[in-house]
Amino acid sequence: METRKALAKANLFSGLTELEIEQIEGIGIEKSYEKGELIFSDGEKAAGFFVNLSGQVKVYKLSADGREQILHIINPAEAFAEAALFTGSTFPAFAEPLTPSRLMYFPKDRFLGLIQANPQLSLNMIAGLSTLLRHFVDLVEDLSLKDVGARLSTYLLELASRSDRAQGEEGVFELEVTKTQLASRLGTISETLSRAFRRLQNDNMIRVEGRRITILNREALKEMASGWSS
Amino acid sequence: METRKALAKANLFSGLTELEIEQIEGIGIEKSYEKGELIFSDGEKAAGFFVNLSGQVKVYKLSADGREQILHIINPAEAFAEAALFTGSTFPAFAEPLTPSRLMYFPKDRFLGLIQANPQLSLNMIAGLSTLLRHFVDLVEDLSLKDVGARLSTYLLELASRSDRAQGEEGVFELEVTKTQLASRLGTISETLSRAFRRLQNDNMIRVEGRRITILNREALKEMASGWSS
DNA sequence: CGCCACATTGAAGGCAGTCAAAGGTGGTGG
DNA sequence: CCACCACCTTTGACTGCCTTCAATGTGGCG
Repeated sequence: METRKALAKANLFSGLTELEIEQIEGIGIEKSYEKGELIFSDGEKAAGFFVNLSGQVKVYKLSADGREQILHIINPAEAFAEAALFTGSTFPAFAEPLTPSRLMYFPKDRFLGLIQANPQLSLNMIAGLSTLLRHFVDLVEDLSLKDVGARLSTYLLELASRSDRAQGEEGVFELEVTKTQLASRLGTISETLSRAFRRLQNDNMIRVEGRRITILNREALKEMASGWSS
Repeated sequence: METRKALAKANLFSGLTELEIEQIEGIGIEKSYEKGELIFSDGEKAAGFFVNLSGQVKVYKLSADGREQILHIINPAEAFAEAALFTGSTFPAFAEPLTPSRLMYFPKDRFLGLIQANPQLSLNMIAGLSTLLRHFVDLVEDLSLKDVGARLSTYLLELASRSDRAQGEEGVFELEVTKTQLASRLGTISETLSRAFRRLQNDNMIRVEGRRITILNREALKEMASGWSS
């Protein structure tokens, strides 16, 4: 079945046998969400976590006056809100699909049973949380210690290296979200991001054609990313 | 022995038997650090992690031009750099004692053996990482969505509730670090923090006497913390 | 007593957010 | 097929919070 295959791709379940994955699928509940529908809210009681089967989900915080900070963009085969299993019992943020999405929901107590019975699953969990932690350290560094130009450069280089690894032309890739969403991910707003793109383009570091980005001068971009200005 | 008692207090080792803790102690190496000595550096090869036995340690990032963002202040019985066991193999930040400190160092490979053999230790690890994750989500929210006044208010309320739980007069407590370090923890600099303290004091929300803080108007402080200004 | 790190205050400048408006783009339904 | 509409993007002018720079104040400790 298709759901099984999607689950098997998740890092969280890597190294598990067919049988174990079948078990895991057994306790999950598949749900579909439309774009803009709310999956969960900041502070809401959390009784489980999710694995993304298809589509794209944003996890974000809101400020008092409505500005949004995206914490994480969840692609297929990735889990989210795993940490809610263990800390308090509320979600720490909002989650909402950016595209129509199919998710698998795992109720807390039934999943905890599986973890206890399955050491490999524990280790995967630890590895996943560690990776996430590293992601947040990077995010804190960006927000606190770099200006918008440096954050954007960092992000573009990261995306470029991921896309180079996958396939395709060196240094040409597509943004995975709209620029407005990207602004929110980088801790700024679309107007400011737009100006940052323009500056990088004027300095011949990149070419921007809609969502398609071409890196023209990787060295200069790296310098910019490391937080150098003047 | 005293080291054993300090280890036993760590959440990471809670629920373990005397024997297991003895085992764990067996693979650890005790080290002492002076104030200002570097424990590890951002990007340095990581072959293990630490538990703080006594003293106070800061974990921080540096910007290109030398500004510092404290990620975490480590108090006794807390572990740090645990995540380095599982992601890549470099430390993601700097660590340095704020006071003379005694640490226990656990080499990676030997500790991984223990985790695999001990399910309770895995679960503790997961719980610890989850808590840390929540901490970073809060930090991101602060840095991105709140101004300095709100961040300071949030921090003071958190500290007050921790100290209330411990003992002593309601709403009276001491800062655990210097104001300069606190500024770095809050993603700002001492001058700006000083002005924020002054504003809160002028508005009769708190009284500041050196490191001693008294909360005078908890409701107003909560309002401020939630990110309301004007 | 005097040093040194920490803390406070003032003045000035800059990065980024806000407000406003216009142009672009994709998708949906007629 | 096209026209409309919602949403995204860009540009300009302005404002404000926070950093920078500079100087003075203060407390602990050798």
